[in-house]
Amino acid sequence: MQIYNTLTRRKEPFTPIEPGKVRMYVCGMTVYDYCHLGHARVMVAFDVISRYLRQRGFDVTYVRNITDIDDKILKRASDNQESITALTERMIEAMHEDEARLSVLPPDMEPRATGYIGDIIAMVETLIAKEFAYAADNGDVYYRVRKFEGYGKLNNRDLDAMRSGARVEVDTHKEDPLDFVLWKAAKPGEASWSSPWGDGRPGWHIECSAMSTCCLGDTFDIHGGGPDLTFPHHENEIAQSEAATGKTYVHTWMHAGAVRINHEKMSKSLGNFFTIREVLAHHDPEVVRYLLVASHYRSPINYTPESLSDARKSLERFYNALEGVALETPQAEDKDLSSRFCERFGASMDDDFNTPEALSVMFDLARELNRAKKEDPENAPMLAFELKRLGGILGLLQQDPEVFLKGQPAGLSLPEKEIEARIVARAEAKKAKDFAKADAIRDELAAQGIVLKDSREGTTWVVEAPDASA
RNA sequence: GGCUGGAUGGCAGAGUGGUUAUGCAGCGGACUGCAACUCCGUGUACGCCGGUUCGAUUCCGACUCCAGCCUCCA
Repeated sequence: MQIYNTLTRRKEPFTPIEPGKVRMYVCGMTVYDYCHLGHARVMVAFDVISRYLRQRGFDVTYVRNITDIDDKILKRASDNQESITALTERMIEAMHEDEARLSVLPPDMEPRATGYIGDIIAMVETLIAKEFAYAADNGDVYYRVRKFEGYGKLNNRDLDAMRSGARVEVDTHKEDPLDFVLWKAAKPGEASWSSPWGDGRPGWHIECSAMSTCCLGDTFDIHGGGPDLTFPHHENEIAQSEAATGKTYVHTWMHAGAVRINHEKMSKSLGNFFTIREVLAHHDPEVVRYLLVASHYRSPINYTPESLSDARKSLERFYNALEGVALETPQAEDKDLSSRFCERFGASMDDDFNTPEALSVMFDLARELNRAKKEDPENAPMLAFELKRLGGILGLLQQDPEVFLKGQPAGLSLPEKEIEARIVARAEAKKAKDFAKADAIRDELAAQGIVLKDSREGTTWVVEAPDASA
């Protein structure tokens, strides 16, 4: 198996530190607002990665933190006139709902910054003792960037080049403009914790160093996050952790690609974001998940309403194949037929989690299943079972095909009973060879977005993919 | 300006030194009362210019354009 490592900028064979075990930390959300599609991308990407590693036999410990204290939270709470905890609890709950709807499994641990203040202070003290940090006279503590030799290695940054281009505010308390804050002194009335340097709160970067080390040890296998975290966040984490422990912090750095709108990064600061719940109000969550999985995790995704209807059409192909096939665990059959697909799927996923290629294998499998449904019914259940199993590794295809194809009941323009009644009426018309009437009924339903499908077993219906209007 | 990526058929999106990605859409055929679903067949795509090579979309170099990071951001 190989994984692309941001640190070396190439794919590398993946060898866990401890055989059979994978320790993975992913930078999670700052909980001051609802999650947007960019957050969804990171959640889904690492969800797929952890699912695949597990089914491949690794014992995975997946940690994803929550930043529940920071400047934006303070500001938002004050704007809303609510307490910090009221705000963060509300947003954490919303985040968990969003995740669950997207079939993102909860991480094994979900540490919160406010739960690790003691460990954070301890790490800052270590850094001061080792002279990698210093307390300024205003109560802030800063990291002495130039003291850490490897600074810039994750981003290939040259310190002196950075300095000339730096748009750093003149901060008289810093020894060097490149230094970053580890501990922020509290202004009067701000939420704070007491520390050897006075009341204050942790800087953003230090919390991840402290929490990852506490949960996973000084050195662990995989550290992931969004595309905008490589600098400065992850660079600073390396500086903090490696200076504090004297050991390699992380073996493999993984970063997801951006979600874009009109070819620009979706982000809070640009204000061009869609929240997960906005999108899910109009679309099946599995469609959103499919959209995210259909591109490689490192590639940018340009989000458009059309991309969602495309995703739905692709899923319809899978569910059409799965529809009407019994899914009991198959016994004696042509195992080679399905294991071929399984092997190809594994080979794709082994190559840096190439989900688009893995999906292409699943489409081939779906075609084989459609053939088998007609010509080789003995093997159809096995193929369907395999298709659903592979889909499960990507967190897809776990719905009842009929339920998926009918769309969300809330979105129906007619009550189900009414649809069924018209289907019966049409069947009668067909029996009487009154095809004009039968077609009229079908056309009426089609005008409501309901498409009929005749088969030997009878007539079923599906809701056609919603048009490009989200 | 520095540092990362990227540019693939109508759209989305993988991949490869010489042979089919895949999905959607299109076209032809089968099935069907007609459709839908499905099956079979079908498209000489690889930004531009050079170089290496028997052969490059794939390797190397220049160029153009796009995006990201360098400031909070997943």
